[in-house]
Amino acid sequence: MTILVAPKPEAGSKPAQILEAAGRLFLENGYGAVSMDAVSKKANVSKATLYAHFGSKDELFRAMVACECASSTLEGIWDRAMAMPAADGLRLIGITFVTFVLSPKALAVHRVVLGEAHRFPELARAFYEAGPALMVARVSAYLEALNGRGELAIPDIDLATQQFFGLIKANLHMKLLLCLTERPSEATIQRFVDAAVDLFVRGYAPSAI
Amino acid sequence: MTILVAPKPEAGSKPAQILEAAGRLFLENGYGAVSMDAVSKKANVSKATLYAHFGSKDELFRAMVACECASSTLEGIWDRAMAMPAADGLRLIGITFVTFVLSPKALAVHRVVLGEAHRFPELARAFYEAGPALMVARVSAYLEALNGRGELAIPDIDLATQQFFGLIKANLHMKLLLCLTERPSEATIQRFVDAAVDLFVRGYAPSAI
DNA sequence: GTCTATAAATGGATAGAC
DNA sequence: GTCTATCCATTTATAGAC
Repeated sequence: MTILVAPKPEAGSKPAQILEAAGRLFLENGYGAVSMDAVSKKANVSKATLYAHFGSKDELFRAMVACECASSTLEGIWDRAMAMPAADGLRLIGITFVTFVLSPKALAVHRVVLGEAHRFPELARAFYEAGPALMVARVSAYLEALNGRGELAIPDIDLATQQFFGLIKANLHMKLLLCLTERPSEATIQRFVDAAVDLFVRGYAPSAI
Repeated sequence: MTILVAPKPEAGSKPAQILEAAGRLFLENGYGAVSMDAVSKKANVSKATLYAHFGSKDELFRAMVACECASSTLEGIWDRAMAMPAADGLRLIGITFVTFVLSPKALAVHRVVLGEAHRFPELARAFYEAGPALMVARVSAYLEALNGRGELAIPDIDLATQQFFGLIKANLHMKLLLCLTERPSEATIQRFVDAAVDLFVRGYAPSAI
């Protein structure tokens, strides 16, 4: 499996200019609707230069996705969450995750990778490994810890992790992927996360078994 | 708002041939990767004929999505669910919904609409209205009924509906949209739905308040 | 490495005969 | 309505000078 590395060339260099232009255009318009001409113009670079750095449109697309995936595992929150009571930790994780995943950039990456998943299956896989899979692993570990501390009683950690993500994304994610609604306010996100955590904690409370 | 009508021309006619070919190609390869040439060839029709029926590639794409949306609200299950105890009804709805939404066709439509949501925003909206929105409305009504019967105690029906869909789709939907895994077995679907319904019913049990 | 200019192919869309 | 043949713009990709 191809590992998705984010090369991130030094800022200001031609490759960086090109990748940034490609990012804006591809993420805004999708793979098919963007020409190499458009990229070269947006990057203030000739097409020959473009092809000197990226051998083809496919390659540029892949590189751009890899670059945009520069994985935000949202470091920092895990230790903080671990130090809190279960519900508070879950809320922290939920808010952080939802805020990230509903950001315009994350949505755009999702959209373009989903839209081209047929044609770039390895890219879809690499994207998943570089992003969602990491989050899943972190949350699984966290839930395991809550189990260990006796705060929750989860029989199937894997399944519960997926449920947690499903709960906090609810329909918001899909609606935003479809461009059906503006980005929700902080208050709305808070409401969804609170409700999700309530349900989750109530459902997996040790006493509930 | 444009209503998404599914004209479905009489089987065997040229328009039907064209729409079928367009469906296969667009759903398999995405909008950008399919040429009108390819569609005409697959449909065994000349390009002129194609353009006689569908004025442009955009129009053909729209028509094809409309046709594929020929809305499956999964009639029939609602009355049956209504006659069951809450958990059984939810399981029936869950299984039916997940089986439908994880079908190759539904996934392909999702993928292509998502991928082109930027360029065809009205199409994305029409798709949502013709499919997901109807399901949401049905489930909301069902949950309301459960509330009325005293089997559940749901404070915010709208939110709970979204939670229910999020729970049963969990990560499966996203993974399949990304072509990361084969279609899950009946048993797997059953497992996910059972777990979702358990959590949901436990969380919204009247006694739990 | 970078540019200008261009090759070679393919794309969407149409003209005109039947 | 349907076909064959074709137009013209655009696309990916490259050649050759600096």
